Amino acid sequence: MPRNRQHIPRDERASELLAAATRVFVANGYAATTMTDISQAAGVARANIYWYFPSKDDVFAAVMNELYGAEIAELKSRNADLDAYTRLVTGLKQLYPYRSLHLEMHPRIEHSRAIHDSHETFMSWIRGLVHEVVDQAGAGIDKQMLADVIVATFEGARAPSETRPANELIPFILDTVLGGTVLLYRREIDQ
Amino acid sequence: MPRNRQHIPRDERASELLAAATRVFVANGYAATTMTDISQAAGVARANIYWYFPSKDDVFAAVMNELYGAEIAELKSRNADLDAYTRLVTGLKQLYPYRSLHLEMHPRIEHSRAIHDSHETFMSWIRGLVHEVVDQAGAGIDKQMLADVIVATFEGARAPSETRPANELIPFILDTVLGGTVLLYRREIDQ
DNA sequence: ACCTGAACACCGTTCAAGT
DNA sequence: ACCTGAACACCGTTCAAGT
Repeated sequence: MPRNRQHIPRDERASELLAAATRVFVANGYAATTMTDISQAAGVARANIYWYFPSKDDVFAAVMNELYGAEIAELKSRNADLDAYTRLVTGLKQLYPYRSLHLEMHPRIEHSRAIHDSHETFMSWIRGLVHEVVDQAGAGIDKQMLADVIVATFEGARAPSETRPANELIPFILDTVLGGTVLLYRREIDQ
Repeated sequence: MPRNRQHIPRDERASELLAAATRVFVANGYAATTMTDISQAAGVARANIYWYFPSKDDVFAAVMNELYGAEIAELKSRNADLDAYTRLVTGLKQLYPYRSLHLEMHPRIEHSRAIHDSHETFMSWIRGLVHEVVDQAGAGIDKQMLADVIVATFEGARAPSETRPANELIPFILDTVLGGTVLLYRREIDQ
């Protein structure tokens, strides 16, 4: 076993580390996993991670970018023809497995620009979908306020009060507030 | 200066520690304050805190119990004659200064029974108020679902997506969903 | 350029030793 | 019973030394 592996291109090695980190973070969460855990899962020395990532927060941000990026790309291609309401609720359902990792980003956002940016990228995707849906609202309602309510509901669902998941709470809000406009699509999602 | 102070009753000494911890937590948040910070603010050795509290989490829980307990007691006595809607919104406004400390409880809940209990006590107070308000809803709406939406909105407001505070989001939900039933009270709160 | 073991800094917690 | 300084365990990060 060679002491270094410089024949492996940098990007590939970084991807191996990322894959290992993803496994460990998904299994145990952010706070509970140590740099030692990640390095062992990747089969390298703990210090070696710092040649590829500046900090544990940056590893976390890269993991979340990959997880969210893959899901969002898939949702975009697979559902491009569907209406905004269906795309939003399908997305919420699809992303539910990463719920607790998402919540663990919150306390890190103010300490890490990478995590701030990763969170913001994801939230602006959600916000975009929400605005698409909310724009169908009637003249009487404050669309920006409704969008804020939905974003807050998303951030707060299961965090950690034992409410229902976001993909149940948010359709309720939309159905109640927007009324019949949106109810047409319910059948496709509830299967 | 005596090396010990056993002439001071235990409860009083614990209160001094709690007061010092409260100051530091309110000023800098939970994660950013160390046991050293607390001990220095109280003028004792770091290790001494452990004679009164089992852990940092327990100090935090005690601080939150005091903060919330005082606010809730005051709200109950001062607003006993008002309707539930007004009491809820007044409470949300009053508790806003402790927003970030509340959010810092979330990641600790699963690791500390004391924090879990403190959070739960507070949330069930909110939940009670929410149910009082929601019970005015018409026959057509799922009251339990609406209550869950409001609780999720509370937990997610400003956490950390730049939505409006809970005391703006939640009245919007209630006004929109419950309609005129509740609108009567708006003037008293918006002063 | 890449990788490592050892050391460093920090922090929550424990403990033997004081009064 | 109460209080302390020192030590311990753990973890993220740095660094000098290897290939």
